[in-house]
This record gives sequence, structure tokens and C-alpha cells, in this order.
Amino acid sequence: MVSIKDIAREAGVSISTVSYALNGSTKVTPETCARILAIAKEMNYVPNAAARNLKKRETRIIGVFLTDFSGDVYGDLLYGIKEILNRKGYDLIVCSGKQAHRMLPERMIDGAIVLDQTFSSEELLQYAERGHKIVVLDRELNHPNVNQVLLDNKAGATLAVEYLLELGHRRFYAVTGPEGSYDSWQRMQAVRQTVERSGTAEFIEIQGNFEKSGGEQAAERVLSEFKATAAVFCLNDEMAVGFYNRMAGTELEIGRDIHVIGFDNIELAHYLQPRLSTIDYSKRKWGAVAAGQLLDILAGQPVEHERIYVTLVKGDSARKVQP
Amino acid sequence: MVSIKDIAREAGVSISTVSYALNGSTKVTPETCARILAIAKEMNYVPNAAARNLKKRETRIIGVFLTDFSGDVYGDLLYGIKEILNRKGYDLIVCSGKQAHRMLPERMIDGAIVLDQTFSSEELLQYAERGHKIVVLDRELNHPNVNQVLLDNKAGATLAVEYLLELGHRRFYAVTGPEGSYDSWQRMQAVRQTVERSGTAEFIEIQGNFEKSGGEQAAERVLSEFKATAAVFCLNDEMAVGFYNRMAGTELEIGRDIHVIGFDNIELAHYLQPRLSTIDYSKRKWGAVAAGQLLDILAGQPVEHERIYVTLVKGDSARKVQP
DNA sequence: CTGTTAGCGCGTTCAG
DNA sequence: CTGAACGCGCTAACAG
Repeated sequence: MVSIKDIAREAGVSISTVSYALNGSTKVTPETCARILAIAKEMNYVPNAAARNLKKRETRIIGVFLTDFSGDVYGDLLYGIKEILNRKGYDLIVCSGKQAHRMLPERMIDGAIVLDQTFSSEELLQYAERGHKIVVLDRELNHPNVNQVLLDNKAGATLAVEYLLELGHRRFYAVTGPEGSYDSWQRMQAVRQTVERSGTAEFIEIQGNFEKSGGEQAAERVLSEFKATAAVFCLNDEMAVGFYNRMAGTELEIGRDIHVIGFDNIELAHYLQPRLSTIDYSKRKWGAVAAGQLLDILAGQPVEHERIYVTLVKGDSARKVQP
Repeated sequence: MVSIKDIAREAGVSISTVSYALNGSTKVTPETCARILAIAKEMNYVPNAAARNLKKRETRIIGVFLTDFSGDVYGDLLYGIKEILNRKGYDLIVCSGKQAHRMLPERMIDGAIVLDQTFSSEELLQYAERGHKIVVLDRELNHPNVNQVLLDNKAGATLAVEYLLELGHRRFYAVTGPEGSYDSWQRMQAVRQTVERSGTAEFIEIQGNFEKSGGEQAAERVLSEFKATAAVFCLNDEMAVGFYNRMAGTELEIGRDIHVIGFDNIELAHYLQPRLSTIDYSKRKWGAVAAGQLLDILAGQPVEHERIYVTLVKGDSARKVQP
């Protein structure tokens, strides 16, 4: 591996001159600089990141921690993050799993963006306490070195419930996954509140655990209890997909007997028949804001927690109640 | 940041003793070792990756390069890679975009797995030439430091065409995306060959460019030319989805007038009505094999190029031709 | 056998 | 433009 030493020898100058030349410092005459650069290129010189990181005490790499690498949300989110980071000369790596956490304390990355419930808040706080900068997308965490960029789950859930009320629905189910993510939990709270506040809704049913891949138990229950038109608010679109699947073989029809609304507006939602009504938000913007906030913290600028706005997308899965 | 120096001072020993203790060397008495470890833990000591990397000349991190972070294929693929790497004490980072290429020559990673057509073969060969180890999943590239793990596209395409012939189809379209990936190209070749070899097929039509998001032009063309039952082989499922969308508003029906078969068996395919017939393969295994091969190269073991087997999944989108 | 000293690896940076 | 120190952990060689 060719190092600045080799270049220095070749060019007949000291290593520091080479370093200055490579970094575009004015401390070297343009001629020498050009000569050194030419030699460096000819020798296929590439700096060793470890050495640079060691001295500079920064890597200009940001780590994004995800629960897994699948899922529709991540694509746009990461795109948004990358866009902002690259613009500021930072790079992005995506990590998953407990092992990879070491990247932060070991200083392989300058900061972290976390969307991973399996990354415990205690651990995050430890890192924050040591001076590492973190942006969380999936929890509330107060620390000078931690910033939150959260979805406005409350607004979304409220929007959905009010829409259903407007359509004349008075019998509600709220369906959540078994994982119990922060987002789901927050949405559930908002649903409950909104329905209770309306006063007019006949009753609300909260559903506990349920797996998309397993039998779609929530659907099972709604079916077994079916008497009259019911509205089902799936707290994320994945649940809604599971619901659709279960409904497919029955006599009940979505948008007529059972009205469904989701959350997230995943791509798959567009292909469901009838088209799913859901809550939309810009995943890309979410990522962009998170990245921006993190860079600001790193630069020592004060930041405030942010919230990502959501909107209602009307499909055909929830319609007016026919008397 | 606490370093081994701090621990050494605290423990009243030299830094090398600390280093030995931390690395479990027998050169330190168990008592001293235990004491040092306790102090290290108490001081929240975490080694600096840059320093370690600099000395060891390895990071035990593998980089996976993808065109983007979306796409259904990646989830399982990365899972397969991670599983194998973690087992061997390696970590995985996912990168995208030209900027991130530097990770390899700068030695932030010990090796690369590439599934990114925008990463040019020339560049890859340069890195290989410098001694970097690479596994490619999306091209043929011959170099001692490069290994290929490719899908058996030929077998898949042949399987699909033979199935369609068996169902009585004699009029073929093969639809590919505009990007012209290696996989698509290979599949297309195989389709052409198989159809030509059969001799009985009336004719084959190769379609050039087409975007899922734009108007689905390929579908447009098939529609405008529609006379009798036609078979459409979408060279990846995304195209098939676009095709379904375009068909939705017409009088023609998939599985009756137009018969469709895809490639990749993405999750979305399960939700299409009628269910898409497609070519399946284990994305997880693909990743696992790639990771295994890379580790083998890194260990200096000789490896041979590998191929991932594919199978036909029969749905309802391609049926027997009714006379 | 235990533990120490000394120097390496590579780029950055300050005093000269 | 240069010499030398520095960052931090690893390890060979050496002294106790």
C-alpha cells in the first residue's frame, strides 16, 4: 500500500509537505503542489481512513440503525437521509443488529440515526452521556446529545378517526401489531382519545396481538363479532394487508361491510382492491430532517425536536355508512 | 475519551499490560488481568476502532453496495449476508452511491459485496488489482480477487418459457425494464434462445424501454397489438406489477386473454389478482453464499464461482390456452 | 514466567 | 518547506 511516505520520497519532499499538498493547503507553492498531486495520482495513492480518523477524531460517516433491512418505509427514508448527508460531505452506512452498535462507541461513525426498537433507550443514553450524538425516530428521549424527529402520530390517528366519524361510523376497532412499537402505541392513544371525546361513537375495541404472517387473528375476531357495519383502523398498513387477506375468502366486503383505514401509505397499499385509505407522510422528508438535525448537533448548533406532518389519503376501503 | 493510558495510570501498570489483559493474553497474571478488566469496565473504556484498524490492518467489516435502499429483494438478501458474517465475527454495513465507494480503497471495510450496476466493472477491477476482495452478484468479472455469485437466470427463463409452451402458448412477448441490468439481459437471451429452439412458437417480440411509474408502455403495445391470446414474460416482477396496473382498466383479462409470468417472486406478487406466476429463488441463500465466498477469499482459500438455483412458482396469471 | 520499554502504523499539524 | 510530536492501540524484544 502506498502511503504519503512513498510519495514524499518520490517527490523529494517531506511527508508534511505531501500532506499539505493533498489537503489543498496554501502552505505549499502551486508548482510543488501540482507535482505532488501528479505523483500521488500516478502511484495510485489512497489515504488510509483509519489513520485519518485517528488523528482527526471524526470519520464523516453517519450510521443509521434499523431493526431489519426489509420494509417499505426504509427506501425513501434512507434516500432522504443520504441526500442531506452527501450534500454536507458525509457518508451514510446502514446497520442492523446488536453487534453493530459498537460502531458508535468505537467511533467508527460520528453520529447515529436510530429507528430500531431493539436498540434500548438505556444503551442510547449511555452513548449520549459519553458525548455521542444521536437522533431517534422511534421514541422520546431527552438528553442534550439526543434529538427526536417523530411522526405526528396523534394528528394522523385523529385525522383518520374524524374521517370515519364523518362517514357515519360509530363502531370502531383499532388493530395493532404484536411488537408494540412507539408509533403504534402513540396512534392507539390518539384513537382512543378521539373516539372518547366524540361521545357519539358507540364503542371502541382495542386489539392486542396479531401477526401478519400467522392467521390474521384480529380479522378473525372482527369477523366473529360482525353484526353491523364496522370500521377498522389498522395502525399500520401491514396490518391492513393482513386484514385484506383474511377478508378475501369471506362474504363480507371491505368498503361495504367492513371499512378499513391504514397508516403509512406503503407502496403495496396502492395495489390493494379496493384501494386502501391510509395516513400518508413523506418518508424522505422524515429522513432529511433527521439528517439535518444530526448534522446541526454535530456542529454544536442548538436544535429542537421536530415533528413530521401527516395527511389523509382517501381510497375506497372506507366509505359512507349506508343506513 | 478514556484510553488504555488512563486505565494503565489508574491500575498502576503499563499500557502494554493493559493491552494484554484486554486481549486475554496469558502474559498477565489472572489477578492483574481481573483488576484491569474491572477498572476498564468502571471507566467505561471502549477501544478506538481507528487505532485498532490502523494497527491490525483490518476492520472485520464487510460492505454491501446496493443501487438504492428500496426494493423488495434486499431485505432477505441482507439477512442472509448478515447471518453468515456475524457468525464469523464480521459486521455488515450497507452503502449506496458513488461517494461510498471510497470505503473500499480507504480500507474502512475488508471486502465488498456488490449488487449495483452503477458501480462500474473498471472501478471494481482497479480495486481488485490493488488487492481488495470483492464478490459480485450482478455481473461476470474475472479476477483472482473477485468472485461471482449469480442467479441462474438462464434456467429460470427457460423454465418459464417451457411452461408457457406447455400451456399451449405460441405468441410471446418478453418485457424488460429500461435499466438493462445484467440479470434482465441474461434472462432475455435465454428467452430468445428457448423460443427459437422450440421452433413451434409463432413469434417472439422483445420490448425495449418501459417504466413502471410512467405509463406502462409495454402493456400499451401489447394491448394495441392484441389479436389473440398472448403470453407476456415480464423479466422481473416489478414490470409485471406495472402490467397488471395497465390491464386493470381494460376488457382484457390476465390469465384468460393475456397470460403473464414474472421473475423474482417479490412479496407484492402474492397480492396480485390473479396471483402471479413467477420464478422464485432464495434471496437469503444468495446472500449467505455471497458472504461465505467473500470470507473464504479473505481467508486465502480458493473459491469457485457459484450459481443460485431457481424454481417456477405457478400462480393463476398464466393458464392453458383455450382454443 | 511476569511485566516493561519502545516503536510501529499513517496522516495531521505546530513550531521553526 | 521541514522536523517532530501526536493520536491510540498493538506487539516484539527485552529486563526483572
